[in-house]
Amino acid sequence: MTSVSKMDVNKCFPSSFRWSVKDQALLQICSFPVPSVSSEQILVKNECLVFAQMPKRISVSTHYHETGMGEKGDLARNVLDSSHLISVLKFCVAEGCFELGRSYHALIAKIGLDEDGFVGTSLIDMYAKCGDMDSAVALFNQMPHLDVASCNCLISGYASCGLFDEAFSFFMKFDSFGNKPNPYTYSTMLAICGTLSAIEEGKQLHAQVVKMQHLSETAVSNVLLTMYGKCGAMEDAESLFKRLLQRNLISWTAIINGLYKHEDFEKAMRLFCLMRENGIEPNEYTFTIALASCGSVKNLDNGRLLHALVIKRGMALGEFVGTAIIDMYCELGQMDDAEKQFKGMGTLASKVSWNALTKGLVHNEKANEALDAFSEMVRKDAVCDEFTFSIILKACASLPSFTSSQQIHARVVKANFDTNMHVGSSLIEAYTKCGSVEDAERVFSRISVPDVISWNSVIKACSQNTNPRRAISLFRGMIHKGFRPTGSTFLAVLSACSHSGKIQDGLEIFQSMVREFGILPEEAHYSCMVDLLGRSGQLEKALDFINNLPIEPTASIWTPLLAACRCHNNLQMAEFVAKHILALDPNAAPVYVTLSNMYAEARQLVDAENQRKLMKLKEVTKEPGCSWIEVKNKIHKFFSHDRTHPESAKIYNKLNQVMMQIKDKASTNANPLYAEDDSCLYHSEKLAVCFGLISLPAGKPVRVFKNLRVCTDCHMFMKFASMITERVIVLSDNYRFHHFNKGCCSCRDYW
DNA sequence: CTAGGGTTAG
Repeated sequence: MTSVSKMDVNKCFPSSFRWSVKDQALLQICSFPVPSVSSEQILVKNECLVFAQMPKRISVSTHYHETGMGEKGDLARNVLDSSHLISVLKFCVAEGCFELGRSYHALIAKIGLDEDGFVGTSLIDMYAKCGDMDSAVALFNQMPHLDVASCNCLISGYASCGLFDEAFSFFMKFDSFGNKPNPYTYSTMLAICGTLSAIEEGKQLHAQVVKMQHLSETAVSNVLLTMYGKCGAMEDAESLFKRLLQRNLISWTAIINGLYKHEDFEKAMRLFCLMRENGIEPNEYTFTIALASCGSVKNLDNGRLLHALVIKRGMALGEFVGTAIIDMYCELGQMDDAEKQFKGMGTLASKVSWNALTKGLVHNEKANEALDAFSEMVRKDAVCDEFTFSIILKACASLPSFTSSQQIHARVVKANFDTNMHVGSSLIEAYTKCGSVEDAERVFSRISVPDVISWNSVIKACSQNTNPRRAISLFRGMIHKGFRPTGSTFLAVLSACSHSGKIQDGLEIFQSMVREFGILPEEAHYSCMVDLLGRSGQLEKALDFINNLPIEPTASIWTPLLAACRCHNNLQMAEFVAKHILALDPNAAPVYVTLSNMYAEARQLVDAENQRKLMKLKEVTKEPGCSWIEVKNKIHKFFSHDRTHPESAKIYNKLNQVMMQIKDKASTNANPLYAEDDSCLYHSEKLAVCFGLISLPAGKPVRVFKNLRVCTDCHMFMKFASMITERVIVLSDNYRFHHFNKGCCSCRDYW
């Protein structure tokens, strides 16, 4: 739509319609675009699809254009009648052509059709849907007759502008306009209850609906189903669904979607099948949910079946269904199929399709491929949105790659997404993994509207890296600003308290978690508290804490106490704790290592050796772990520096070589990670040697790791030239590196 | 004239 000068506008009108002085003023207010839109202009703006739907409406304006030279009466009667104007206004709403709508308003006012109830209602609807509630209300107040429809338009306008309180209060004074709510009113109000999860209000409206006998309106019962679904009241939704006399496709879709949203995927699938048995043919909407459910229940057979059905109906390349197929295959780990589908979609692939594929790659631990896909996306000039950046930053974090994070960050800033809380949190997460708290904090300060998760990310960043004290002060700042902390906030801040030796703060914060914020502590919180007490040497208190827990203590709650016993040289308690841990988790290899080391220090060499033997016995009889590829990937993750680093390829090749050697060596062993002839340290040491991190004297396993630090909290390797520490590193069965050195691990000590 | 269902992120 092009703006034209007043002269041009006047040319569009017959002489009798020339703008008066008053109109000229109106014209200025409206910053007038040309009121009659030619078909080409619409075509340019909205692509051919819209054009295909539009010929009748366009003919209104072109017709007006051509015949506009007639008499005023002709014009109003033949062309600019209310039904044509209403369809133009509808078009404006559908396409968001607010300016065009306003110009038509001027035209309508000019020919006096704004007195017409239907046209007036359409105008109110147009203003409301375009977000100009002031104008909508002004028009509403000017209307000579207020019917239900115009009231409904105002309510749905409030709703679409997010002004839900206004919608409710308007609904409450419905009577004062001499109108009774009709099915349309209830539909809109119930939809609002759905988005607000306002179940109580929803139920009251439900009662009214029944009383007014509007339940037989399928649209009303459908929105009731949706409302209950969104509020998580699936029992209500299902009982209503069962009682419905008429169910159409939308009713079925509403209930299936409700089940899907509440992760009852099996039931969602069952109802999908039932719907088809009832002779109702699913459409794209329904297929999208069904495909997603299939992905979530990890049912590949049904997934392929659905894929086939969708192909048969010619829907497989549609934007939503096509993307749902990509998503499903990603969820099922079938990345080849996902990529095949993506390629099949060709130019039909939207940015959401790109995002779905990238997300799949990241989740299937193919971070490098995800980065490649992102490069491809950029190369093809596909639009990157906040989702794209959020996803790709996760790839950067999982590598982790500092350089890539910085490069993506630059793009984020350029695209103005650095103020977005999702993107910001992902950036913080990535920088945290790369060990750069300064960057993380800087990113946080740029987020325009940080939410709890943004706060959690930045607190975690400080807590896990250099600055536990800062984490605590950020936590206090967050509370001060009125944010409601979550379970993970407390996890991060309690760990910070533990690392900075702030015992009292830790205890107080833990209490406030329950008392002030009503958050039920989970296993990890208890474990954190045991760590807090134990680290500071209050072993008895820690033991008391465990003994008085409201839940049965687990191995991971006992474990920090064992570390504390080692740290504070309490062999007696260590034995006691070890017994508990092994009773709960007989395969807890680190327990043997700790005990063995402690016995060795206490010069109880026979006991020390026994622990070693016990451990080996356990390890050898254990089931083989995951596949070699997985092991390789995990180890690579820990050792890799940066994929963009020139040394990267070299390191990777070398890693491959070593892994092949280890594999050969281990092929005779039950658990390939632990060689029989050597200590369990063998492989991790060998890898470290391989990267030049330590030198290994011949014939003797060495436990001196120079310049290599590993943090048990964030599982990151750090190299520090100046530091030499004696430590033992065990590659445990979950393939994380645990270290058991004298003096507890605390990142703070390393910097 | 006004109302009802769907995809991606931290």
